[in-house]
Amino acid sequence: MAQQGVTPQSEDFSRWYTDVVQKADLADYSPVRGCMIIKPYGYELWEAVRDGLDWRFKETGHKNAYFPLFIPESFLKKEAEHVEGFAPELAVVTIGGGKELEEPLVVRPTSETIIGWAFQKWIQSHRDLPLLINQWANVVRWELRTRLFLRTMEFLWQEGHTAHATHEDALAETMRMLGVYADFAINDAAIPVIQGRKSQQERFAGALNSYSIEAMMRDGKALQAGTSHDLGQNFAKAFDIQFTDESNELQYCWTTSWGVSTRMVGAIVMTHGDEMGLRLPPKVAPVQVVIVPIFRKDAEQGPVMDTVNRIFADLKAAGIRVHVDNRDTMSPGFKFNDWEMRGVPLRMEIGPKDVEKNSVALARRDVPGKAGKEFVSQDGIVETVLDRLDDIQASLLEQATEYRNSHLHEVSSSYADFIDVINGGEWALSWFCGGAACEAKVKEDTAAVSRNFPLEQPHPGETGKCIICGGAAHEMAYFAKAY
RNA sequence: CGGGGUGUGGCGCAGUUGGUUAGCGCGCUGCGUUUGGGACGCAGAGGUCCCCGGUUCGAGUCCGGGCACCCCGACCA
Repeated sequence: MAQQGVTPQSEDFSRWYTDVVQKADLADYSPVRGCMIIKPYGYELWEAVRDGLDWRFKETGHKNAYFPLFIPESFLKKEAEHVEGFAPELAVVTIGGGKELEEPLVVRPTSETIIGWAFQKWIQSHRDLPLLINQWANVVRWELRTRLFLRTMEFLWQEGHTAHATHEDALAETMRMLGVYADFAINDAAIPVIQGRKSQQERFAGALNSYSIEAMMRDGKALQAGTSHDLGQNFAKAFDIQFTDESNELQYCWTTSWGVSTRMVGAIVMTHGDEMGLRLPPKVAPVQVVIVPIFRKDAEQGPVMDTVNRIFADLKAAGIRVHVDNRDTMSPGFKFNDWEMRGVPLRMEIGPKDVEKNSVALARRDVPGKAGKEFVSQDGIVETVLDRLDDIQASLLEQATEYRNSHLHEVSSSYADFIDVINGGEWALSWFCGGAACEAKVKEDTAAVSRNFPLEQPHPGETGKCIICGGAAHEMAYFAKAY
C-alpha cells in the first residue's frame, strides 16, 4: 500500500520510529495490547538476522532444538534470583481443556529452567560435555509499556544454552558467543556495538555475570542488542545437572545462556534510519536492489522492459535480492520515495535513454539526493552492483561508527560534568566502582544506568577514582539513557 | 501502576450557541490520459460518530459511567 512520508527524525524521534515501522510495512499493532504483527517485509528482515546468526551458531558447534512453550510453575521457583527477576512479568495458564490445572503452567519468559531439566537427563559423563544447544522460539514477558520490536509482550528470539565441565570452558563459551553477536552486528547489521560486562545490578536474574553488546541509536540512547550470560553453577545446582569427571567424581556443570531477539530489528532501524525513513545494510536488506522501469508511451515499453528483464535475470542469477517495481498506477517519482522510505540500499532506474545509451541510473540510499545518483554502463552491471552494495554496507557502518564516536565522551573530571554529558543525551565513559549505591544515584539523577564495562578498556592496567563516589575503581564503564 | 491527551469511512482530520441528507484531504474501485523525483480527469464505493445509560421534540455535539489507544514518568531482551 502506498504511503506518504514519515515524521522527520529531527522533529520527533519516537514518532519517526513508529511511523517508519508501520509505513515501511515492518509491523502492525495487534488486537492484543502489547503484542505485534510482524508483516512480511519486517519478517524478511528478521529472517536475515536469524540466518546470519544461525550459520554462525552452527559454525561454532551448536545444534538447534526445540523445547516446550509451557513450563511447570515449580521449575521457575527452583533458582531463587531467577524467580524473583521474572515473577512480575509471567503469564500463567491455570485452566486447560476447561478444567483447572493441578499445577499452573508458565508461558516461558526464557527457557533456562526447562532446558536445565532436560540437560539433567542428558548429561552423565564429562564425555557428554560440552553440550551446545540453541533454540529459536517465542517468549512472553508481561510488559506494561511496549514499543514495536523494542519491547513487546511476546517476542521472537534465539536462546543458546550450553553446559560445560569447567568454569573456564563456560566463560570461554560466554565470551565466544558475545563475539559472535558482535561479529554479526558489525559485519552484517553494520551496527558498531560495544562488547562489555554488565554491572551486578544490571545482570540477568540467576547469572554470575552478564555480558552485552551495546549500540547507540540515532537519538543517542543505548540499546542492548544482545546478551550472553555466565550462569556459573546456579542452574546446574537448581536442576541437578551433574556429570562424572575423569576421576569418577560427581560434579555440577557450568552453564551459559545467550540471546538475541527481534529487538535487533529495532536496532537496525534506529541505527541507520534518516529523515526519509529506513536505510538497510545490504547484507540484511530484504530487497537489495529495486529496479524502476520508466517509459513514456507504449512504443517505449517493450524495449525498456526487455532491458529490465534481462538485467533482473542477471542480478538474480548472481544471488542479488532484486525486485522490479512494475506497479503501473504509480509514477516513478512516487516509487523513488516509496523505496527510499523502505530503506532499499540501491535503486536502478531504466528508461528509454538508458536503452539507447546502454546505461542505467543507480541511486544509493546512503547518499541522499543527486550526489548519490550515477549513470553506469549496462556492461558488467552485476559487478558494478555488487561493488556498490559492498560500498554501501561499509559506508553505513562508517557513518554509524562516526555518529557513535562523536556522541560518547570519556569523563573523569567531575560528577557534574558526567551528569552534563548524560543529560545532553550522550554517553559517558567513566571510572566506576560498580557499586549498587552509585548506580542508584546515577539513575536517580539522570534516569541513566551503566551499560557495561567495555572489554576493551581505554586505559588497561590503570585504576582510577569512581566518578560517583570517588572510591577505588579498576574499570571504566559506559553510562547512558537506554531503551 | 501514577500524570496528560485522544476516540468521527482504511489513514489524517473538520463538524459553530444541540437542529434535520455527517463533511474534507489522502487512500480505495472502474475507465481514459500520463510516467527520468511524491501525475491528472471523469465516474463510483465506503459510516453501529468507541461502548452503555441519561437529559431533550431532537445528541457526533450536553451529563454520568465504562472501555480502548497514544504521550510522559516508576520496572525490563
